[in-house]
Amino acid sequence: MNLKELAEKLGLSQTTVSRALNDYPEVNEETRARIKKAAIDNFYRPNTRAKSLATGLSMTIGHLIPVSTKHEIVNPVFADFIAGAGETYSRNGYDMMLSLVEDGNEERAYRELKAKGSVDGIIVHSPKMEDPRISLLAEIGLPFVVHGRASSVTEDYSWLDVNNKRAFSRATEFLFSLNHRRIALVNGREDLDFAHRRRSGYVTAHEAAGIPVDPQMMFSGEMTEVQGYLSAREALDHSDPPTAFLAASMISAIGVRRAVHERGLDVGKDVSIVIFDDELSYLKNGHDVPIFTATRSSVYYAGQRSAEMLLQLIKDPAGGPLQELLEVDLVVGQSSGPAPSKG
Amino acid sequence: MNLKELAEKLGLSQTTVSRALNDYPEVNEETRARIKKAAIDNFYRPNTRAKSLATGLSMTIGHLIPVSTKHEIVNPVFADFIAGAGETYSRNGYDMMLSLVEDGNEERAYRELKAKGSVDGIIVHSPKMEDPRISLLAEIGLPFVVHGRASSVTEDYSWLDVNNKRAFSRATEFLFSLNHRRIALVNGREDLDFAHRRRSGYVTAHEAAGIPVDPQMMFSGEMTEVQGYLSAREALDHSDPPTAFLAASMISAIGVRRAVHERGLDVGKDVSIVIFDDELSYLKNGHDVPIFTATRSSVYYAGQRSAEMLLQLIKDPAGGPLQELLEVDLVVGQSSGPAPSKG
DNA sequence: AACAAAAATTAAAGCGCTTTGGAAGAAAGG
DNA sequence: CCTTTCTTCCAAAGCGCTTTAATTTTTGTT
Repeated sequence: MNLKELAEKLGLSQTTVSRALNDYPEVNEETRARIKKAAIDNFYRPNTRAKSLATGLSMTIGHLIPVSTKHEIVNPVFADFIAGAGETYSRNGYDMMLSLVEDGNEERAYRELKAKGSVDGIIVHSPKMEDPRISLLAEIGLPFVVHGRASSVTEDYSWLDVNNKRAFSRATEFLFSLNHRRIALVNGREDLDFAHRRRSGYVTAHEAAGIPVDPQMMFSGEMTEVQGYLSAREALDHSDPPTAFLAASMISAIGVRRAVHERGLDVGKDVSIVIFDDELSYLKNGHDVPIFTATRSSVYYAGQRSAEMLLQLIKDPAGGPLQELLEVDLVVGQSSGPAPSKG
Repeated sequence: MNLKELAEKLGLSQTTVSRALNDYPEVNEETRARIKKAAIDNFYRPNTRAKSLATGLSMTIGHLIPVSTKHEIVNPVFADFIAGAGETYSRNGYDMMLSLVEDGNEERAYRELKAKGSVDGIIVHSPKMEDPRISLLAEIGLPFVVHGRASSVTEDYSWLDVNNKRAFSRATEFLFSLNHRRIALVNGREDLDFAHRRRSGYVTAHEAAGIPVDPQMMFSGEMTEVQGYLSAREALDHSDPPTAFLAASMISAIGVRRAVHERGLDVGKDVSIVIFDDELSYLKNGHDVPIFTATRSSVYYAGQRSAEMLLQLIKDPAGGPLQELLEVDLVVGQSSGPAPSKG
């Protein structure tokens, strides 16, 4: 059933029917009611493509998720982030388009999206320290919100980020307060901005406490279980092994824990672990007592808020840039305890 | 730059330009070359909405992922599945649309998708035992491929599935061969078809071996770390605890392992764990030696193949239904060993 | 009752593309 | 030289909607 058929059925013009359904004022309330009823009865849904062509709005948000052939890793936080964003979109009548963009192909992909008119806005994932996408999108003129920030970009743009630096400085300070002096950092890829900020939080806390940082205790890489495991193993093999680990994600920490157990050590007693917890739905940090002591921030919520910001920005482009910094909670769980006294 | 502008620039009609770019034969090769060059130079990309309206094809595949307000869990395999599918789509010029559909809202969502003309085909995720979506989609007339199967549906439809039953019967038999007689099953939600089949593999193997199944050793639920942990704890608390666990996913197994460690038991020695491994990119089952003994099947590959099947089906609807059953590998890792002799 | 103003409706153009049905020109055939 | 057949191009219609501008109907005023 399309507009034409519906209009004929009602003995009205397409114009009136269209206006009635889109809540334009210049239509008799009685006719509007009649039209709306008929639309429901006939399960009429305007063709999105036609509507989009007529209005110039695609009512679609694009999520371009970077995949590098080198790593071929799908960041597990996407699932929850997208669930949050998707919830917001469907509440507002927007669709969500997902594209996988290979490293190096980004500029073309973004320009194409604009040229093809397939989206009204974009969420930028996984910004790097110097991310060319930001000035590119500004130039292209497509509304966007960055999930995270790009330290080296000086322009003003819209973003939503977690206070990664503070999260890691707090976590580090917390471990200091438990008398840990040698803390290994199992970080994400440090070309990514969030990991860089976390490291800087870790370093800053050390400096403030007058404790030197040891490059050999700092690891970075794709946040997988295996990376966590290998990093922890290397750290524990050191002649002066750490008494605590700071892990960038639940998943890394699971790898760290595996390495710790392998050594016959106890988590929370011999070795403390503090993590950054994205509150992934399938990887909740325990049910009553947190498994891991953690700085915590919901990536689902971040998805929701980013989406809301983007829709706002599309509605009122002059109202931007919008920026939001989420603070983290520090929750104490079973994985941390006082540093073992030197034996 | 749109078609009209490009045509004017070239001093040709829109018709000719359109035909040249779409490789229709009735255009002089010289002009075609000239047109194609101009298209590239001007970064011309046809507006998808307009194209879609004109052709009646949306060149978009819909992924409707079910979310229940009860669970609010985003299945982590989606990320890898979608990465696989997305790769296929972009190689074939298709877009991917993601929608989150709330439980109970499914019929409306699917009908809407058809009515709005937003997709050419659909991938059905997480089929239940009796899934109304299948006959619904058949009725609606939208090409679709089910990732998994729905046992109670008698009609013929296109699907791609892993041989879940055989995977779990093999895993069970493997544990039997190591002399385990009491094996706890930590399964997914058994209203979902895959979990039901896995259970049936587990049960069948027991029957074939003449070993009774104990309902108290069978757990099911959302495949989270916490569910794995709680199930394992309950199993271990039993007066006659299991010597082995069969876990439905890496993540459940991580929870199981946590419970086992908590008891001071050793995985692979005191307690064996065998898992179903979807080969998630961020949760690889170890780097050299597998962490867990596992039946293994790549969900990324499943995404790729499902997408290929769907595109094939869209191209040639009469060629269906297409069906593909993926077999699993059984890889032996560090988490399994002979059952401890009764002490 | 006559006329202006307001309210309700509609015809038609346009969004950017594809495609049908010609038309013009070149090549081929008689 | 004229007709026929390709080859190459184009004008215009159409996809399903919105929206401008115009028209008809209703209401209000004197």
